[in-house]
Amino acid sequence: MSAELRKHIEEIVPLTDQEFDFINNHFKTKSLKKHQYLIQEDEFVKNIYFVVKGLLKATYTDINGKEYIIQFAMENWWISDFQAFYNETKSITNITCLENVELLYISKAHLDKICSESHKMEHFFRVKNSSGYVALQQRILSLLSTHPKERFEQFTHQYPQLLQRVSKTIIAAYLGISRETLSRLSSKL
Amino acid sequence: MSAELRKHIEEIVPLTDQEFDFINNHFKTKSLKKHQYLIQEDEFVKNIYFVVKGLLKATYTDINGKEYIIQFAMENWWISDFQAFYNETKSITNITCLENVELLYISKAHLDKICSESHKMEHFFRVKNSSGYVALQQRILSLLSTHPKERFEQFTHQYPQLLQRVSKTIIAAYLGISRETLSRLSSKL
DNA sequence: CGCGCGATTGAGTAATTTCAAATCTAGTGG
DNA sequence: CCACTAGATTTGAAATTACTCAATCGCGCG
Repeated sequence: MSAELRKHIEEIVPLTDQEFDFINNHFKTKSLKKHQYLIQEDEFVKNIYFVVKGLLKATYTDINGKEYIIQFAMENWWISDFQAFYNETKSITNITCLENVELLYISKAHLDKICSESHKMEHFFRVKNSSGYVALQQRILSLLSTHPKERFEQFTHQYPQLLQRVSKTIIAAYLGISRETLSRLSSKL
Repeated sequence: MSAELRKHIEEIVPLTDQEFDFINNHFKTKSLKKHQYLIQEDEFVKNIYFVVKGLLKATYTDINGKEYIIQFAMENWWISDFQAFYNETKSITNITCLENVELLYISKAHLDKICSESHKMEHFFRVKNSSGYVALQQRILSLLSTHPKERFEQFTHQYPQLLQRVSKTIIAAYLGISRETLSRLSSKL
């Protein structure tokens, strides 16, 4: 029984106790320690994960071994390799824990089941996905139209908590700039 | 009665004639000529648009007057300022026609209505939104991890039709590089 | 105390941008 | 059919920006 998940869903759709029980029964829990892998490259991705506690990063590593941050996930965020999950293909990303984490997760079959049996949940995920889409468009626009300095300022403003919890090196990999450049930038603020 | 829309929806959910009629009745049609605006900066955005025929671009213009392409939309794609649409705020983008265009459109109220009255449509848009999300993650990864040359090659491979229909200047604005750089790049292929 | 990781700093290099000018192309009207 | 124009593309050269590589610093922890 996860109060966090219920509260998260009810920000979009109110639920009866029965409805929430039904939903909740399709989730399982998982705990991981800092540095552990949630998803590794080349694996099939069976689940999406809801973060109850902790912080993770999803990364892509190029042929030169350079790492790029696709997304972070902290409390009340969802994370997975969504491409691999939806298409039922192998992951090209790694997801690792930046802190100890507590997760809830649901398989694709169960997700499809609760969505088809509960119109409310179908609605919930439609709305979540559309918000996510808009957020990614914003990130694209930021990558296209702003210089590193401005991008870092936007990030600082948008995710002040992450600034506390994540190393600058990793933030640089999220913003698409080198750690040295980010260092020079942040000393100028 | 739009055969294109029906076919598009039925790629994800099969519909009876009655169901499609119900859905179709909530859409209206609109035609625009090349160069005309579909959405202008600072307007409220009441609708999302399904492209039956033609090609459009959604752009953001920065304080220096430089233009960045947020998205293209051609046949069977959806377009709007989704941020403004979902949040019911004013648009910060312009959407203009790169060709003569035939559109179907639906308001937020009607969209919410057909989704709440038809579980199938709620499902359809959930799936569409999740595919869109994955596509944007791919674009972000491409912006983060690849050089202009590789990015252009990916684009060429992914959207060969757009290469024919859109000027290089505009493609450069989509890829986040200057038109001169793109020109130098494409001569090296 | 010393190790290790992250952050910082400096110097040189590589890539892309900017600005300006030249070239090419398609459409229009005479 | 040709000349003309507007827009798009290409080319060149200089300037800028961020990157790479290497060395150093700083701090927390065993």
